[in-house]
Amino acid sequence: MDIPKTYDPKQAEQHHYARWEQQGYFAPEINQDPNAPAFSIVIPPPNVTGSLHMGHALQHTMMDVLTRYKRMCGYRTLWLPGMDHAGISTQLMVSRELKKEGLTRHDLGREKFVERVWKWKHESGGWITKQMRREGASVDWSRERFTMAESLSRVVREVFVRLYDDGLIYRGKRIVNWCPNDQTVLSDLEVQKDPQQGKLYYLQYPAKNSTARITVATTRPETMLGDTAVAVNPNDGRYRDLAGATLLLPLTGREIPVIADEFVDPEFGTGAVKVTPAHDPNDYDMGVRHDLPRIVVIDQHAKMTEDAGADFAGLDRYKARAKVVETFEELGLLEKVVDYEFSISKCERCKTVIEPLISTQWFCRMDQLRDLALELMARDKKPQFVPEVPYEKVYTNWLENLRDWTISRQLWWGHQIPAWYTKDGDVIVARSEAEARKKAGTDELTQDPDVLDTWFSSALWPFSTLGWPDETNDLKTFYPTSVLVTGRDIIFLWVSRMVMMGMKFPGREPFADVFITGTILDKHGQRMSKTKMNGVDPLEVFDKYGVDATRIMLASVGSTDVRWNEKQVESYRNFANKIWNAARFCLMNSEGASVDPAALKAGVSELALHDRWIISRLHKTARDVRNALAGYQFHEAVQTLYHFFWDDFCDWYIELTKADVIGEEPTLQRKAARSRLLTVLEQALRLLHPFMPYITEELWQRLPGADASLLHQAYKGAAPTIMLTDYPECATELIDERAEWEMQTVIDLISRVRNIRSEMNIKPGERVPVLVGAADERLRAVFAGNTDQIARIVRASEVSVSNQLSAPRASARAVLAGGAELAVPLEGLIDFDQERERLRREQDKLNAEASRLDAQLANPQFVKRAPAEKVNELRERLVDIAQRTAALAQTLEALQ
RNA sequence: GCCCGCUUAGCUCAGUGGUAGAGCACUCGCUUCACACGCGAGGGGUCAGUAGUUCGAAUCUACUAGCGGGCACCA
Repeated sequence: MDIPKTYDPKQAEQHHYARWEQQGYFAPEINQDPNAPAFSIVIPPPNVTGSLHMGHALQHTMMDVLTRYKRMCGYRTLWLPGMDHAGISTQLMVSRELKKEGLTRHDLGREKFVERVWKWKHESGGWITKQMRREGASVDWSRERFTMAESLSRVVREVFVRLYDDGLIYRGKRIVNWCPNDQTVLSDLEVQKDPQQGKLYYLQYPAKNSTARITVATTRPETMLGDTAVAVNPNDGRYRDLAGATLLLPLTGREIPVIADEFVDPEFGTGAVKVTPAHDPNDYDMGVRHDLPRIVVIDQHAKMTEDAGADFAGLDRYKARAKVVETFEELGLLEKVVDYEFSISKCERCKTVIEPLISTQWFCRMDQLRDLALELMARDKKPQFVPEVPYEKVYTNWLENLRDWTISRQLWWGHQIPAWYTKDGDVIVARSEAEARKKAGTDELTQDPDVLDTWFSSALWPFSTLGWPDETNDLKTFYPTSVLVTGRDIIFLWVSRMVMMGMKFPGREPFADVFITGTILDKHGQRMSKTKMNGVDPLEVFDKYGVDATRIMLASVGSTDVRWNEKQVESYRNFANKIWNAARFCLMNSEGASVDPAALKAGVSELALHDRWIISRLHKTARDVRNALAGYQFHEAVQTLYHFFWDDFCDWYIELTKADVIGEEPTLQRKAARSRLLTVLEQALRLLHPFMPYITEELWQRLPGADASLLHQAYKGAAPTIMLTDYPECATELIDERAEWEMQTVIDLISRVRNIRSEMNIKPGERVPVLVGAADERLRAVFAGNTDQIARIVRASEVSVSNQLSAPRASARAVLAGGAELAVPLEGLIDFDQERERLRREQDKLNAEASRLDAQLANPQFVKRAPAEKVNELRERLVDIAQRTAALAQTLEALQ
């Protein structure tokens, strides 16, 4: 058997994925157990334009860990992949391509343009699905979905019609967020508020029939051309006389009223507000309250309209601003301009300043839907957010303050709104044009040109992908899904909307739990972003350290934000190499042996201490990892596995079992020991598999005896693979506290001897005698039973155990738990002063602890109020310290 | 303005009422027959500060400071 000394991730990553996929291991149909419980996750569909970034890698790792784990537990498991059509992004990407050919989408026309987008999608879209294969993601590609596919588009239309029939979707003319660059309306969630250094302009409006003037403060002077009132607070004494007065709006000559409205804050600015109902959301509301006219002075391209007056028509909004200010100054009506910091609304995608415009759009009423989600939380505490703090509150607070959702978009790529207009302007909402014609009784219909917000189809994802509204087997089996794994940035955009739509349509929550992952920041603590160019490409990390090392590092991140630290990946790369070499050792000593799970179950009590110990540790590890995963405590699961594999298995078990497995003679004992070793390794590989699928499969395939008999019974008949074996389970009867205690005393003894060797500068090759004295019979038996092991590991010439230590004066000494003592005779090598000093240091430590314990036990309040168990624990500890200090004192005396 | 989180070893982070943990970095010693991506032994922290609750606080409460996030906003 020729196994390289260093693990080569690329080699292992080459073949397994294709095999897993081809064998159908990722599909739930692989599970032959008709009574298997179901586990399902739908992937947050990445944009069809996207490529893999660290956030994906993080989320996919968590999802894959859960999916592989549940699959190994025998669940009928589905992780459903797919992509989002990403309306604006995709349209822009294809438009940019066209631009290179000197064309715009309008040159092609809608139909040709959409064809072009599909062509782009087939040729270059979905790059991310190839990258996901590299990640090892065990998604069921046979169920891959795309939001623009006909099957999902059908669901979109169905939902739209039902919501419309229920009065939850309506068409209306309202003030909306308009992006002058993308030429579409946006929902409130797609608008970001950026702080901005700007100016506050104080403009004076003269009264009509007096010399009085009223001063208003504004950040947007150009909108004054559309003012239709000035508002003051009804309780503001300064303006009592002017309420109801008429003002002459400068530059236009229009007459506008002074109105009283509670909205106005007398403390801010001058306490008088210009009201522009057509260009400001708050003014719009005021306009509704006071029935003010709306004069549109800015158009969809952010240019001034005819209604802005001949001097301004056609001007860009910022040029108009300058001109308005200039004119006010000439007229002596510009009171002052002050620096002012405020926040400005920008298009999240292109960063263009949003123009609030009045526009006819489609809206989704959220009150009823919101209540469905809030009731679900109040009644069933679903979905269960992990971590619960702060996300549950963030989610419910947002729902409580929810406003209607603008769902139409002025784009071509997306689900065209299933609404048709007759010549007379009647609106027909239907599932298809044919149905619309039937409803309308005419063929002369025009479909609404707008498409739906991309997030509309995303909101339906958990059930649209499973076949709703049909009662498909997938829907019955996998809905509600088990858990949603995602980042906190789309809790509102996506998570909440899925809950509302899930409750409204299938009538059940779309997922039981929501696990919110942390965020990987750059090394300076900044968010990774394309514009900052500070992103770390997961593919490059895969190339450098291997997929498995990257995955287990990402899994260990869990739900907190962490700074990217390549050293961490490197340490898990080293871990992978450790696994590789541990397996290498096992395989080099595997002749005649094979993996045999029964070897770790039957007759365990007859085995040597280190065997009973590792079996106990294995079962505790299985228990702890399962518990950690049940609570989505990924970090803890990783730490448990790392510690078990490296410390328990490699550092101790392999060392202790060497004597058993290395012998030249092919004895039955050697064969049994080798099989045990292989089996412990095999169990450890299974535990690690969800985190590190490639290396575990690569090694598992090489283990003698790793065959179909090891598969979980739900997967009988499948070709052998570690991914379909049983996930190790904790058998309580195999947890052996006694063995763990005994092993710990042996480990402590070995550590003390090593410490002496190191501190006394004993040459590594030099064999020294080790003398152990233990009055306690049980301790003595443990040491006596393991003298060969101890001698081999600490390179002792002999290990002798007696009930009382008698060692030459020139010895290095140490005391152990239970008052046991050990000595390493060092005739001619020992520096007595140094040795006394070493022992005194130890004594000081013990004394310090003893006095702390004494003080605590002397406190009657403690003894009275602390749990008895705790008090006993302290007393026992104190007894142990007393034994040790007594032994130390004797030792020191002997050295005088 | 409202809400929330974080502050633990030089660095990146776990721990969440009962004797401070990991990885990396650091020091010393090792070509010990799986692994130098390794082995062994060490050093290093009044757990941001203050005040409380408690027999006992890194852990709970309040406040303070610094950093970060979300939501809503004032024209």
